[in-house]
Order: sequence, then C-alpha cells, then structure tokens
Amino acid sequence: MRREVTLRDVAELAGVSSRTVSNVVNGYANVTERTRVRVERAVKELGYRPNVLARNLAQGRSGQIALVVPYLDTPYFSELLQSVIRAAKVSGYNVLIDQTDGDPEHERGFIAHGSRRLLFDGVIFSPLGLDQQALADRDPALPLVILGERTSDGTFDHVGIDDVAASRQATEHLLDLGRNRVAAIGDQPYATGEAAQRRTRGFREAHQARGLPVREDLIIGTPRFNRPDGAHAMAHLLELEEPPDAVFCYSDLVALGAIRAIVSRGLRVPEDIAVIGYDDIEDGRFSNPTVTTISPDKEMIAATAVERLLLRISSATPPPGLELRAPHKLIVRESTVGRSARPPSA
Amino acid sequence: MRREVTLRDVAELAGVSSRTVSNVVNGYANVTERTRVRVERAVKELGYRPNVLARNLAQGRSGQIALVVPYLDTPYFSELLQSVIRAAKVSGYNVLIDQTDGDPEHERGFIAHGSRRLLFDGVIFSPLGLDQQALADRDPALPLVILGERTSDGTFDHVGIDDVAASRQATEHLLDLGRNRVAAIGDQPYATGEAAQRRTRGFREAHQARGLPVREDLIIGTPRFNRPDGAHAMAHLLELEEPPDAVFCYSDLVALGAIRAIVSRGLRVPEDIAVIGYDDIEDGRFSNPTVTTISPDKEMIAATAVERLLLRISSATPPPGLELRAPHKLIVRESTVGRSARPPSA
DNA sequence: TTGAAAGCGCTAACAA
DNA sequence: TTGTTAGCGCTTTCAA
Repeated sequence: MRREVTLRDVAELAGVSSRTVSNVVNGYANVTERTRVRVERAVKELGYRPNVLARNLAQGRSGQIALVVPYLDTPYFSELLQSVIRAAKVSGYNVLIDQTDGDPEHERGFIAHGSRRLLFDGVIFSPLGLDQQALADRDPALPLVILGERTSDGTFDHVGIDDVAASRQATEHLLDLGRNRVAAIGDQPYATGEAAQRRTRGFREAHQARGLPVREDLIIGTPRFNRPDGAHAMAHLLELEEPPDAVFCYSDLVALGAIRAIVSRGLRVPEDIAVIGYDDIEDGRFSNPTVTTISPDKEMIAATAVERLLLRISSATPPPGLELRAPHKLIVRESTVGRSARPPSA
Repeated sequence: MRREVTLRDVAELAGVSSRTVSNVVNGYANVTERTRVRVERAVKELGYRPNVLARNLAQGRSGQIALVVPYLDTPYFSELLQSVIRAAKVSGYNVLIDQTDGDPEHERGFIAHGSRRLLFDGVIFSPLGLDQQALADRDPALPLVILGERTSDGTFDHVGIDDVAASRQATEHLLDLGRNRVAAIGDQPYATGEAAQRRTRGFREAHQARGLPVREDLIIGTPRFNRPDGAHAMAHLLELEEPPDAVFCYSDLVALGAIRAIVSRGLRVPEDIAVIGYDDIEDGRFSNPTVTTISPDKEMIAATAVERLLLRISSATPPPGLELRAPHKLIVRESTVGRSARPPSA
C-alpha cells in the first residue's frame, strides 16, 4: 500500500502550515480567500483525504453512535434502524449496530464501561432484559437514549409512545366491536417485562372503564413477541372450552402468528375471532387479512432519539433526562372489521 | 471528564515499560509469568481500558467492516444482516451498516476512495444499480466482497446462489403442477437488473426444456422487489383477458403482495392461481397461505462473505477473486399445493 | 524478555 | 490570519 497523502504533504505543497490546511479542510476559522484557494488546489492535486482514524484520536470522539436492539430480524426494529441511520447521517454520524438477543448480560456490557466504549460517542438503546440496577451501574459518561417507555433517573432520555393509553385504545376497539371474550397475548409478568406489563395494564383499564371483568385465563404470556410465539399462544387459546372472540396481541408479529393459527384451524378472522396487533409493520399492511394495529410514529421516535443523543454528546454539562412521548394512532384494518376496511392501494 | 488511564500509567505502576504492558494486554510475545501478573494487577488496580481510537490509528485499521445494502427494511437483508453481524463478531469485528436506497450514485460513493474509507477495513456489498464501470473505478485497495451473482474481475469475491438454476427449479415446480399459463413478476430489463435477468433466464429455460412457449405478456417488470410492486403487477395480470394460473415472483415480498392482490379480488391461492416466491423470509412461513419459495442458505452466505473479506483484509498480497456459490433449496408450502402442505409448527 | 523512542496523522493551545 | 508544536494513546522497530 503506497504511503497516504498527509496534511503535511498538502501544507508543504501549498507553502502553508498544517494548521492552516486543517482549518481549510474543516471549514474552520478565518482563512484568507487566497490561502484557501491555494490549499484547496494542493488538496486536489495530491488527492488528499483526511484520515478519520487520526482525527478521531485527536478529537477523542469517533463520530459514530451505536444502536443496540434485541433482534434485528424483527421488522419493527429494522424499520426503526432505517430511520435512525437516516437521521444520524444528516449530522454526519455513522451508526454501528448491535443486537443483544435480549440477553441481559449482553445488554449490560453495552452500556458498562467496556473497551469498546470509545467506538461510539453515544448509544440509542432498546433494552429487553435490562433492569434498573444495570442502568444505574452503567458508565455515567456514556450519552444514552433509551427507546420505549421507562422511568428515567434523570441521567438519560427515553423516547417512546404511551403504551398504556395505546393498549387501552386497542382493547377498547375490540370491545366496541361487541366482543366480550377478549384475550391478550404477550404478557411478561417478570422484572424485565415492563413494556409488556404496561400493555397488560392498558388492557385491564379498558375493561375496568366499562365495568367489564377481565378473564384472567385469557391473558397469555409469551417469551418473545414473534410469530411462532403468537401462533403457539393462540393454539393454546383455541383449545380452551370457551375460546376468545377477540385477541389483543402485543406486536404485529404475534398477531400474524395468531392469525395463522386461527386460519389453519379453519376459523375466520375477524368473523370468528378479531385480532389486533401493535407496531404497524409493513407485513400487516399486506397480510391476509390485513392487520388492525397501533401505529407508533417511528420516524419521529428515531429523529427524536438521535437529536437528543447528539445534544447529549455535544453538551459540556449533561442536559436533564427527558421522558419524551411520540404520538401513536389506531389503524383499523381487516383483522377486526373484515373486508369493509379499505383495502390497500393494490 | 476525568483523564483516562493510559498505557503509560499502567507501565509506571507496574514498573515496566509501556511496550511490555502493550504485550500483556494484547497477549503478544513472550512475557515472563512474573511480569505478566504484575502488569495485570496494575491494569486491574487502575481500571485501565485500552483506547480503541489510539489503537486504530497506530495500526492503521479500524476493526470494522461495512455492510452496504439497498434497503434495510427488507426482511431478506435484515435476516442477512443479523448473520453477518454474528459472523463478524466472532473475529472481533464490528459492523457498520449503510443503506443506499439502490441509488447508483450512493453505491458508487461507497466503494470509491472517499474520506470515510478508513472507517472500515473492508466492505460487504449488495449492489442494486452498480454497473461494471463503477466497480472498475473503485478504490483498488478496499477489500471487497459482493453479494449476489456477478462476474468478478478477479479483484473481489462474490458469493450468492445459482440464480438461474434456482429460478428454473421454481418455474418447473409450477409446470409440474400442471399449470400452463405461468407468469413471472420482477423482471428488470435494464443494465443494472442483472439479478432479475438471471431469474428471467431460469424462467425461460424451464419452459424451453419442456418445449413450452413463454408467454411474453406474462413477464412483468417491477422497479423494486417489494409488496406494493408485487400487488401492483399482479393487479395488472388479473386484468388480462386470459390471466395466469401460476406466478413466479422474484422475491417473497413480491409474492406476498401478489397473493394479497389475488385474494382481495376474491380468487384463491393456489386453487385459482399458484404463487411461488424467492428468499424464504420468515413472513412467508406464517402468511396465509404460506409461501412456497426458493430458500438460499443465508447463514452460509453471510459466513462465507465475512470469512473471505477478513482473509482479504489480512492478506499482504490480495487473494484471487473467487465466485462462491451457496446452496439453495425449493421449499414447498401452501401457495402452490394448498393445505396438503404440512402446516408450520403451530 | 524488556526498554527507549519514533511514529500513526490530525487537532488545537499558544504564540506571533 | 497563520505558524509552531505538543499532544491524542497506542504499536512497533531497534537495541540491549
């Protein structure tokens, strides 16, 4: 590999100091038009490219942020990832991806003071199995934004939608349809299942608000929010003596799995069982039937997360930890109201 | 931010030179048991963490590889991404993601000698609109592995499945079913549509091998391989005087879109129209009906790509450019044979 | 086996 | 406005 052209080479050719070249390259300070032109010519002539690695070391920053999610093959996260990359790029940041498989140990390592620490200037984190303790133990110098609702201790921001309200709205939609044996798939009644628990709370609130009893046996837990778990849970529900006539699924994937289980037994959605999901992934817009869902504003979530993170990175004194709430809406499709729902474009 | 503990601090405390500390930290060379223990104790006592940025500069490498794909919200790519990250991590590499939106200009920039060049030691690239010219103009020093079939000029590797054979196999499956008006959705008869064209070639070969005519009006082009395009193309086919009785879709997403279009018009899959896809994404295993597809061995594609790239990175003299072919198989599901196909686990 | 010291290429404090 | 120069923290050649 031939030696790279350095700042000094440029400086020499242009007859200025490397300091000046640096200024020109970075658009800093006041540089005479004359010198600037001269430097720029030298840059072009030599084909000079700044060495990012050297700049990183000198500045003590990497120009990268990390996005840490539990699973990457989950459409919700890949859609989000896309928006995050787009938002970061606008500010010249690169995005480093990692997936934790929801492993708490792995998640912990990511925000602890590890050797990879300097690879990124901050982290946008969507934790699954991370408890408050791990959060408290984290590297306090690492700028952090957490996705999903979570009580902030004031040292990081979090951004997400109002899960309880959204879940309540979803459940109410099913009740409005006149269904009276509404099930819920996705509860996670253990320490790290906060997000799931908020959805269950919304589910209960919807019932309570109407003076309806919650059928506890219709609340089914799942380890993950994916299709197989949804199908499995639904299969269980269908074997009950009195199966549900509607199901609130804690993700669209769970809903798609559930629908699959229902249909493969010869039952119909929504005639026999209405199904509603959560996340509004593209799959649900083209599935058969299309899936009614809670749609979080992903673009805004991503943009807000990146914006807050970059602010946190560039601030000398850390800004207060905010709890930011993105909007969501209910999108009614076939899985709850049948063909009367407007079909998609095609 | 308090000053970081450096190598020198450790050396001082341990009473050795920084060279020795470096050796210990990296597990290099021969170090006396005694010195090693002493250094390790000092490391622990001071809570020393190597500074990746400094190491990068000193070594002239970043320990990162880039994965460049056209779209990230496409399940095929997110599934692949997952495997690539996993494979890279084994060798201590991080993965930087970028999406090009299929924009040739953007794609070009990625392999040209840009200023971001040093951010990654090599690139795994899944181009969409990249022509041979752009490939030839690229930074010759950048280790490169291309995904998908493509003629290598010997300076990079590519890894993919045998598209022609796979497409032929898919088409034959439809013909075996006794269908005789088989359509194809996804052709891209322009310069950058190589992958699509290979699928069309397989489609033709299957017909030719049986002495059947290809109905040219049943070959439909689509700008992208996604659901909306699939639905749109299918809508067009359904309006023909003599619509097809089977469709070979160039991706599972296209197939899902097509199925959606068929079903929403009250027709049945596969009774009225059989549909086969390509990619074997999870969606197709839980859709209704489930989607018959060509399944490339993604895990192997990812592992092979990473392996070749790392080899290329670490080689003093560049290894020859290989054309590597991963295995694929036909997976028969409901969209071609109906419920007789074994339903998925649930 | 270990030490001394010269880079890696850039940034930025200080000086002019 | 521009030059000088001392780092950034590590790796690694050369010497001992």
